[in-house]
Amino acid sequence: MDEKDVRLREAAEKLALTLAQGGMQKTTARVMTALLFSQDDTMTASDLCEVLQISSGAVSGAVKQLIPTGIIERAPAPGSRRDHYRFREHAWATLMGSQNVLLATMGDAAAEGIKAAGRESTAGRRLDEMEDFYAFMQREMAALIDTWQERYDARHPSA
Amino acid sequence: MDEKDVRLREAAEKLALTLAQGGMQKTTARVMTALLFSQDDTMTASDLCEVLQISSGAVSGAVKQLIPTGIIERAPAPGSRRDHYRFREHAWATLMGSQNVLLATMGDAAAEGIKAAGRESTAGRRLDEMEDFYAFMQREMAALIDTWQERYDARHPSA
DNA sequence: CAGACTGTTTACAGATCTCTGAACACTCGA
DNA sequence: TCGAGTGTTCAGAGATCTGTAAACAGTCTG
Repeated sequence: MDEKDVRLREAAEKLALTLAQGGMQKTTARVMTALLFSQDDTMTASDLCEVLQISSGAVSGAVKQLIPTGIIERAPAPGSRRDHYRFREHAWATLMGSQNVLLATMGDAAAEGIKAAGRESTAGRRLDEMEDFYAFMQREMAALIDTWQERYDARHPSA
Repeated sequence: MDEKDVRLREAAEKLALTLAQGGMQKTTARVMTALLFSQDDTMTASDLCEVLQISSGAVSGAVKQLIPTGIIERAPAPGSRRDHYRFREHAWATLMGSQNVLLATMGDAAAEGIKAAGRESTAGRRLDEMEDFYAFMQREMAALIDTWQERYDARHPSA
């Protein structure tokens, strides 16, 4: 039983490292993967301090970043005075969905450039393709996530 | 004519700033958007130095990061001893496609965890959803990019 | 209301990153 | 083969980021 936990922790740290490489804050990533790979349904701040060997301030900061993104949430814990955090149901879909604002930003930037240069110029042609691509992606990505959600719900009847 | 260029440069810097916020290297982002919003087809390293007010070393570093991702490329420039850089055709599709390795990494991490914990546990159930999601996304995303490429080519006959 | 228990904020220290400037390497033409 | 013109690398300075420890604030219990 303990053996399994060690392997889970290793997998968690490994993923955290990868995500950190990709621009995510290191501690934020570690907190996220700790909750993701935890065998407990929820963890308290002090649990996270202990497992990750970091201060409470660091946990507070990481949580503050993670909650607005919809990856984790505070879980109601009647009878306990400590905050309990848990990985959110369908967090991945939420996370991927939030990419849409980035896609929109890219599209807007392209539009801005086109407004300045027109479509019939060197920059204009480049930006035209860019605008088209991101508009398409924004539309289709949202649809894709919905599709997955539906299929998943159909396969896993929650009622 | 000069007025337009100023607005283009502003748009470029604005997007670079946004991308930098999102984890991208600041200088790398600036080089990328400079090429993207440029009215010239290609730019030399010294062009980039001048426009962005950075050293040649910084340009070299940024280019070194940008080329492997497929966003920019060295352009053949007969008769010139300087390297000419240009934004790649269909760079966006390439860039989005490279997200697939990230999606695969996420799927692998989930599988790793499942191997350690089994599917019938608290962590196992979370990881099962994660694995399913990323497998789905990896598959469909690739298809999506192909679809766009086909449609775009159909609309813009290159021959 | 006092006191214990948590979570949050903040100044500071340590680490990390990134750019610059200069040395170095390479290529081409005379 | 030399020299000019470019690109690349690297040590070091400067800036940025991040975690800690401690002070602070809020909340529940007795």
